[in-house]
Amino acid sequence: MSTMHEHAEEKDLPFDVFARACPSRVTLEHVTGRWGALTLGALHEGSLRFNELRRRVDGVSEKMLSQTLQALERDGLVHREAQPTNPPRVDYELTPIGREVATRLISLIQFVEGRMGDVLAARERYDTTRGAR
Amino acid sequence: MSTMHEHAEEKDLPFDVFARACPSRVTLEHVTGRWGALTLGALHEGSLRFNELRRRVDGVSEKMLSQTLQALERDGLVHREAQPTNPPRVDYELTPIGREVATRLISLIQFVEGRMGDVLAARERYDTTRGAR
DNA sequence: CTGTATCCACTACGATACTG
DNA sequence: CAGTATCGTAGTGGATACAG
Repeated sequence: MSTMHEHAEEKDLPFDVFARACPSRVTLEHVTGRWGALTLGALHEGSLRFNELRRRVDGVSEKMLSQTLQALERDGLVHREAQPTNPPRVDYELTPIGREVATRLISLIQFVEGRMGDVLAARERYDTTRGAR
Repeated sequence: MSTMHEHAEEKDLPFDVFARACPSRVTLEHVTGRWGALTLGALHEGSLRFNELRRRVDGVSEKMLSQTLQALERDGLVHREAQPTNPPRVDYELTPIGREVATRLISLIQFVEGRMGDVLAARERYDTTRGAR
């Protein structure tokens, strides 16, 4: 192994999210961010228009959805298809890379959803045993 | 299929992150949050002490690491083992559920790291074609 | 319909100092 | 070492109005 760090099975990739200045950390934040994760998750089911997304991602504001989509498009994870019609129609869909990211995200999301019973139980235990804190 | 929504392969789970008020969304945010994801990722390599984590998760402040760990412990994803010695020694490690979450997170992180070349290229293209914007 | 622009509240976060 | 407490700031994010 030609690596100089002490962490076990680590590839010698040029990008490391654990490093403060690594650009991959920024992209990871776009992907896992509050609205990024839900947006990618929604688009995993298929192409959607702006307001369809807005309804699907319950609670997102126009501004944040717009910002989120721009960041994801810039990172090459989402493709924006604008039709020059009137009224305008814009469809968003995942790129091939975006689809792979979304697949992994969905796996995480569904696992968390499936274990919420345990999580809620753990919280009760925590709050009870530690009382007021 | 006994489902009444229009989304394809969806299980009839009681929890749905896409719903604004669902507690699973809060947990997902703990997990995918800026420091939550990196903390779980670091712990996936093995048990770590507070300051070891602090060094591994480059850039995290004491305060944020402390908050992050408390949230993850409360959700039952991280176990905190405090030794009543002097000086104190506290080890953090993943719970079984935490380990499964971290595995999925790692898969996402490594994929993103591996595709940063494409991401960076996509950004260049975006910034060039849209010029100043 | 698909956004952008503006304003404002809140809170997440970092720096620092301090405690057990 | 392992945190907690306090404070100040910068940015997140919502509401609203408006533009193409």
